[in-house]
Amino acid sequence: MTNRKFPYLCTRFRNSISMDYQFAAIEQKWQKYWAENQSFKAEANSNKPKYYVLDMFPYPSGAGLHVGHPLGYIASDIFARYKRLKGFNVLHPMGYDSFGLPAEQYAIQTGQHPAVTTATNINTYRRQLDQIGFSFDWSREVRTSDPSYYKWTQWIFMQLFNSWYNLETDKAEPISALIHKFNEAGSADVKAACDEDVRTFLPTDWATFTEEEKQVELLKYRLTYLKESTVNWCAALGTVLANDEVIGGFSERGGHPVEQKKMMQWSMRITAYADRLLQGLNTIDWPEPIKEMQRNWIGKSVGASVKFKVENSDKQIEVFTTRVDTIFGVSYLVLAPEHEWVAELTTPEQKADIENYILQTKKKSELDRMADAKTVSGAFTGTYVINPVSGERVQLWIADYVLAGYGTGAVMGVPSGDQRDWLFATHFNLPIVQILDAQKDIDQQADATKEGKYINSGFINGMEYKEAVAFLNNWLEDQGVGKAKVNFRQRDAIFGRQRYWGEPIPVYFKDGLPYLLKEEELPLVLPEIDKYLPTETGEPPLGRAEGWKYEDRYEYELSTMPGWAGSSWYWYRYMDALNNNEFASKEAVNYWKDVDLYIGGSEHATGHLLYSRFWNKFLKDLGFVQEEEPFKKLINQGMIQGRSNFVYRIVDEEGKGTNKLVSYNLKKDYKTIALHVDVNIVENEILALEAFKKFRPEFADAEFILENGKYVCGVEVEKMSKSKFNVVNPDVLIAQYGADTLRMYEMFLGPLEQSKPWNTNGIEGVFKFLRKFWRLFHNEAWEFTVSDAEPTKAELKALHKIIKKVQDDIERFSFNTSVSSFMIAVNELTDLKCNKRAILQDLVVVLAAYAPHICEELWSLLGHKDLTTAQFPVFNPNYLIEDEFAYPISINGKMKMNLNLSLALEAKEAEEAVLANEQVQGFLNGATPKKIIFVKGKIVNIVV
RNA sequence: GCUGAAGUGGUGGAACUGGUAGACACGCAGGACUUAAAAUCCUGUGCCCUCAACAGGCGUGCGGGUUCGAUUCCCGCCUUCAGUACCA
Repeated sequence: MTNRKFPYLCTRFRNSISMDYQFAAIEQKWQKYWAENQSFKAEANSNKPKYYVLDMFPYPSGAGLHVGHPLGYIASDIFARYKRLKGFNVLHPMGYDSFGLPAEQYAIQTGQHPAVTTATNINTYRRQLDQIGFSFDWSREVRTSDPSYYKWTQWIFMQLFNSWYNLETDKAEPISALIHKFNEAGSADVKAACDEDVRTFLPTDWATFTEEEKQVELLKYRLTYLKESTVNWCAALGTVLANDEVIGGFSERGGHPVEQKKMMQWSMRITAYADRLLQGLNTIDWPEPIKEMQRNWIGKSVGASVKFKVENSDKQIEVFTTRVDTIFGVSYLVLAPEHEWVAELTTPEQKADIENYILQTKKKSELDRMADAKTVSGAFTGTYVINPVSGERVQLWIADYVLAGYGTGAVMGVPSGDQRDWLFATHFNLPIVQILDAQKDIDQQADATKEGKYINSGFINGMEYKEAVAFLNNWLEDQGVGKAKVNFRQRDAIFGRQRYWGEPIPVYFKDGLPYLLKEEELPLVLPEIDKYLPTETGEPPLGRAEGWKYEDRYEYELSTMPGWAGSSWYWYRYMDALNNNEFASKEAVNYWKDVDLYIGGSEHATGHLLYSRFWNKFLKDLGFVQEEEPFKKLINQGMIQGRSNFVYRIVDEEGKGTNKLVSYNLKKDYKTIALHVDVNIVENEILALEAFKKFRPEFADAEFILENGKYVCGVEVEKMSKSKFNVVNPDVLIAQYGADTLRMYEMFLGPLEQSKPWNTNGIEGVFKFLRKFWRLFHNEAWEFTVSDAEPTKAELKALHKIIKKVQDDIERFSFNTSVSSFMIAVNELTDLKCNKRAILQDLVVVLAAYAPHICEELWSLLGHKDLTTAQFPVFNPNYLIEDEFAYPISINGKMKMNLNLSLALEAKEAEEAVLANEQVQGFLNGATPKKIIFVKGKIVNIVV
């Protein structure tokens, strides 16, 4: 009936219509309405329970959003809208992580100020986000590059600078408390997370220290500190990088080589919080993989440090071991080739060998070194060291399997208990000593067992593992040659970046020492510079800022903060985004407390998510916030990969491309090369030939070898990128199908947490569903018509089934299954020809979180106002109660037939009824049932 | 190597606590409507055997096990993806 009347449906752009589901007009209308009425503004104070739904805010890149970006936002938006309908006061904000490298790189190339680029990109993002119909409270928008925001990032930096970590109270305290301790009792009583080289002094000494000496000493305790340290230097980017920004020896951004370099740098003493960061993981509802990644990153290992005296020298080499009990089995010691004592401890005879080995090591890139893990290599220094427990002298080697950056850069070699040591000892003919009677076949391989009793182990002979460890730790400490120790893999986080487009560090230098600005002088605004490059003398870009001096005299810190600074506290700013006097008011923080649900990608596991937990714990220690952990529940949405399409160009004898293209399944008969083709001109792998000729003008006259009259393209899953022509833009899909369809389709694609390639095939199904839903409310002439008649049992059942299903699905983040259920419900109601207000009204509310625009429109057509303030319908289980059930009857576990039985029947009556059935007897074919299993409301199984 | 996740039709996926495997959708095939195409609607669609129906057999990566009954639990193996890596 609609066919002839609506020829517009021929085109793929279906929105120029008169009466059918006009998604474009509807969506614009309600987006405007929501914006004008501030429909999603969270209440500052409310009797309702609070619920905070947070998305990881985006870096506004120049490329805009592709179809993969909104996946998590759609899920969180559905959740936020659902919680509002369930009576919560929901905070669902959005903002931009707007400091960062790409805008600065662009500025270097074009001279355009990063602030301009950033503002343009933000506008694009905002336009794209608005089109999708998100229920963000934009009145709380934050931008990390905005001075009114980074003022507070700088303020937090100042709090960190003014704090130290007291290990006795296990929390951060003001630096004034430390100064007080120094005044009262000197350094003796102080147990702090601090630098290794702190001085020991009496209160009387402290009193005699000059101001400069005091500041130098205090810097060793501050939670953010300046120190000469080995850093990851990326020459191509002209900046240092944090460990989590370096992947396999290359920069995360851009993939440039990274080298180790000693530099004066700002660091954050995150290691002070290592244990609390680890413990906190047990209290939060996060995906196990993320927790595991953080645990590995923190890398706690419990063991002991032991000092081995160097023969004929005062030096003692400290090693860290997790198996101090195996110390009597030590047959050599190894230093990392980069260890600072290597040259000094090499004998003249071995000098050539060692130097040659170091040279070889340096030549190998980090990647080679990893790939080469199985080759044993090393060199003998010629020096011997003394085993402190046995007095035995063992050789000192260097080898690249020992890493300078972990532990002390030195290890003890116990070949009988460690496979790596075993390989090393075997290769270089070093002794292998059995130390436990339970060790087996140690001539074949190492045996790391902790079972049995010690042998060949001096004073621990006959002991068992636990006893030996405790005894040795005490013994080592008594002798002053070692102690029990906990080692962490995690290092303090380098905080300075030699870049322009970041937060200025609110510090100036006087006599070479760093001092903080006064609080009222914040924000320290990023000055204008002429060029976004380092100065001729190698200073960071801020060195170019003319006349940029504190009190016109003192040099400011020229590094800026890293990308993670602004994102490490932003969820608090949303609580009170316009506050000029505090980062957020006490009342706001006390009310909103923490994030109830956080949705974002797993790529932030060891970066943002760890730093945020660190700053949060710090702010809690100082009493600025309430909760120990910022994000109660975390969900990682899967990555949307690209799905590329290919055409196959036939090449001639010489390998030159011809003008002929062959369809996918016929290409085996030809010599071809694959070419990427724009996925937007391919539908269900069938190429649109005319569009292709336009897409690639060189093929304007191409000839196609078709199969069944069609050109079939090849498919491959790759990263979504412009160069692969596999980017799908949400704007295009919204123009074609509308935002409600896009939202539901993204959810329909599969489980939220699963990574999957984007495939637009199938979006039609969701679009058809929404039209069918729309049609429930309209008659044949597309006039809005609902009936006030009493709903039937079947209609109520369909409704309450979907109420329950959606409730359950949303609570367990299974959005894909509720989309299916909506389709089922609408199919059922269509079959029932239901247009009853009593049913449809509730259905609109149930669907509202997923497809908010169409639902608002129908809600208003039903005569209501503001769906955002509606209440989620209450599920009534009575409507789902059945008195009959079609029991599946199976014989020996194989389903044979269904039989309708009353649900009132108990086992005995049911069995009788089943056996009395003729069809059942037919299946039994004379056999006598041995046993009948009857599970009420589920199944009947006959065992023969 | 280690850690984690996952393997189900032509495709995306469903089956939540051991109880009818393949919901829902795409695609495909056939049909209705149309001068025709598109769109829309209807029917069918895991595989095998059979002209077909009835019926039957097989089937959730592979091999075993527990159970009346296993996609689901247990043991062993294979594959894929992600993270991490000579961590002492």
